[in-house]
Amino acid sequence: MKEAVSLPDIFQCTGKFKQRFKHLPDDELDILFEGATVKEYGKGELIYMENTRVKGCFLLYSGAVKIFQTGSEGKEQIIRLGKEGDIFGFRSIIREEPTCTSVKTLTDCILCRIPGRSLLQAIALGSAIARAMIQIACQELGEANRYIKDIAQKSVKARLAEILLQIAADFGLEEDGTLTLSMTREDIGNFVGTATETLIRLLSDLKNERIIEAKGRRIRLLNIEKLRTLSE
Amino acid sequence: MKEAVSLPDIFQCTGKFKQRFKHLPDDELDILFEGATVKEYGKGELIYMENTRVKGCFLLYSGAVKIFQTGSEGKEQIIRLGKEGDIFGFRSIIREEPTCTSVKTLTDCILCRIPGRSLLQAIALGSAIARAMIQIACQELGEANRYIKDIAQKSVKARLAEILLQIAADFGLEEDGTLTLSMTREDIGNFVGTATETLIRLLSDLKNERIIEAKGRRIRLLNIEKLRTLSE
DNA sequence: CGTCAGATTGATCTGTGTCAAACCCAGTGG
DNA sequence: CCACTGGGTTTGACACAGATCAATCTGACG
Repeated sequence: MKEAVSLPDIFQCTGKFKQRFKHLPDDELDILFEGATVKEYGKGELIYMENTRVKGCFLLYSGAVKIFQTGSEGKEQIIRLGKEGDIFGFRSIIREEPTCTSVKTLTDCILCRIPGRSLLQAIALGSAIARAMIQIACQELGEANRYIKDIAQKSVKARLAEILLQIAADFGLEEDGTLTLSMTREDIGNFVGTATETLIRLLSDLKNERIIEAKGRRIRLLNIEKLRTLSE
Repeated sequence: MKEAVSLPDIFQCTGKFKQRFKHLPDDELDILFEGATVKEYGKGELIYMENTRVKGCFLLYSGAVKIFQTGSEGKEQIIRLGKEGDIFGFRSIIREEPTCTSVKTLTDCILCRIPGRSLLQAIALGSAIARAMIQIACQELGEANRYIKDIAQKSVKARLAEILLQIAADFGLEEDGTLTLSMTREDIGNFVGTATETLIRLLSDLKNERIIEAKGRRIRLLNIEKLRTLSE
């Protein structure tokens, strides 16, 4: 029973969504969240798998997820991380295609599942939701474009620096500069787009250069300025 | 005068747009193309530059363009090619941000420029145009995601094969299998994400393996099946 | 013809990937 | 309480794809 009590209700979920998009009228939100459900996921759980049909999309109420594609040899490429308030799975609904990414939780998460037909209806009826979705898609598109260039042109070390900064920006730092979100070396490697061993070596480099400190999963950023320079 | 006569009018441009999105009502299209202008561009002309403000977006009536980002050392990374009927520049308008890409013509082109406020108005008023824009953004997003994985995980040769197939699919082949669109080696390299010399060597490999034939800019696909296998 | 951008080839260097082995540490169960 | 286990991490040795630099070649075009 405790669990059930601790789960947020739909109203709280719409609130989370409104944090991003202030001006959404409540009646449109009601349509969007029609039939939505809230569910808790443990760390490491699969939310959906690429190349499958999903009947709904997801709003991340709390926690962190990785959104990735799996290469031919089974290697994951993390496309982006999802944080509180992020929405995903909508592309597949809107395009009426199978998903092109898989999503897995990196921490315990609370997710709100929005039925696909509610999303489509909200887009069809209300211009505010439609505009919000355009905004989201265009934002992701811009980020994806930048990431294509980075991965094609920057060194692995520069990308690592960039990603550390990005994780800090998206999920925050503790008072001492430690990244709040902890990931395995393998996941970081899959995000940066490099082999785990290479990633570890580069982390050691950064340690030796006193730019970061790392014991286990706890990575502490010591010199953000230098990281920024490196990421150029 | 000849030129002026040969340019298509707005009506023809809306027609081009409708080829992609059949069900758009004419009154909404009228709003979208309110104040639109048609212009001819020569080969190699810059349409807009990244990190600038544009006041309009563009519909490519005919020709081919490259959409790219410039890295720190001036190296271009081609994100995608634009073909007849493609629309670009809308991201910047919708997000009210500077552009994140540059666009240059690869051939002579005819472009229709749609004022930003017309685009925004069409999105605000009409759900059909808004839905079309969501579709476009989501499609590009899916392609960008796939490209991130490819560039991160596949070998340069596999990506080259993939891109040759993509150019064939997007711009067509002549009867003898020659790519209709011809690009410089440098551009192909910038699309694949590799150095020009490496690209040339890989093209030679493909020639030796009788998978393609290449004299100058004319690249002829001899064995599409093998290309497909390579691109995996 | 001369010129110049683009294409090609060769030689060399290096960043990353790969494979293998060892290590650390938290949790489990005897 | 401690050996045992196994996932994650680290280090080393090595191979190779691809970048870089330099030189030459080609062909279109004025």
